[in-house]
Amino acid sequence: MHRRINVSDFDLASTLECGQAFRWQRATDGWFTGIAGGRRMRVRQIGDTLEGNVDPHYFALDVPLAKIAATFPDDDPLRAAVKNHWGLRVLRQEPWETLASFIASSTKQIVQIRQIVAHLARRFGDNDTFPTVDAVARATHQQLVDCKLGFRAKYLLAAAQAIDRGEVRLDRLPAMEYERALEELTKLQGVGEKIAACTLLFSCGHNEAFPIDVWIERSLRRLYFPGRKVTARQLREFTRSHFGPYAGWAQQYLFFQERTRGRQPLPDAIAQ
DNA sequence: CCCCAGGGGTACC
DNA sequence: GGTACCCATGGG
Repeated sequence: MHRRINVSDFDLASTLECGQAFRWQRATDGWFTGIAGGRRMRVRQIGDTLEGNVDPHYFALDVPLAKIAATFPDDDPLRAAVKNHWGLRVLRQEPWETLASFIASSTKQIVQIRQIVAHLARRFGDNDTFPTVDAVARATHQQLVDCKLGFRAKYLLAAAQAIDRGEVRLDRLPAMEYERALEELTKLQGVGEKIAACTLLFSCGHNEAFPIDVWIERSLRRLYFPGRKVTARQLREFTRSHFGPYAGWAQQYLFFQERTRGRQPLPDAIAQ
């Protein structure tokens, strides 16, 4: 259903290009097309107007971004990142799609992750939607390898089968305590703390999750501990105590800031 | 804590 | 048309 809605404190391009979702593409005319939650979407933003078949829940338009930002620590690095990418929101994605995509993401760069997910959708999905748990659980290992999953194929297959059998219940993750949910997900082979944190932040409403990958680790060391030796464990402790109840949102701003550092700011929808 | 496998796209020569 | 580089996880 095509519509226009008025939005505030929202930036479509930052939200879709910050690395949290893998199925969106920006056309030269400023429209984004993507497939999420089992359906195709086409969306663009002009000023405070969001146009297209917009799903407000998916884009977390009901979330009061200013109140979230008010919970952030008032430090220079985060203030700069928030200023540069204001309007970036953590999407509400599907847990299975998110978990599977991040299992596929292990030691891959974003371009390759997008390709793997596209292969999976084309081969096992309905009309290029992300394949169901069931569809992946019934795939063969070789079929998944053919989707360029490499050594991750066995992890994705085992995860799909464990979820299909009810051994791991993704639907229970949102209501669990964060630490408990983390334990549950990391039972899966190929799912460590980072991938579990991504899944819990991007699809289960655990806003305190702070995924640490090499980009965010570089960012933290450079911005918060310049010239000091800190272990990975100290960094993890720091993120848990420093960033507050919406640490994951802070992480997205810092992450996107690090990824776009030294580049021209992305052109906004109206400019392109 | 360290070291290593791993694998396809990408940047650079 | 080489070749180094990137990188989460598990296992040693």
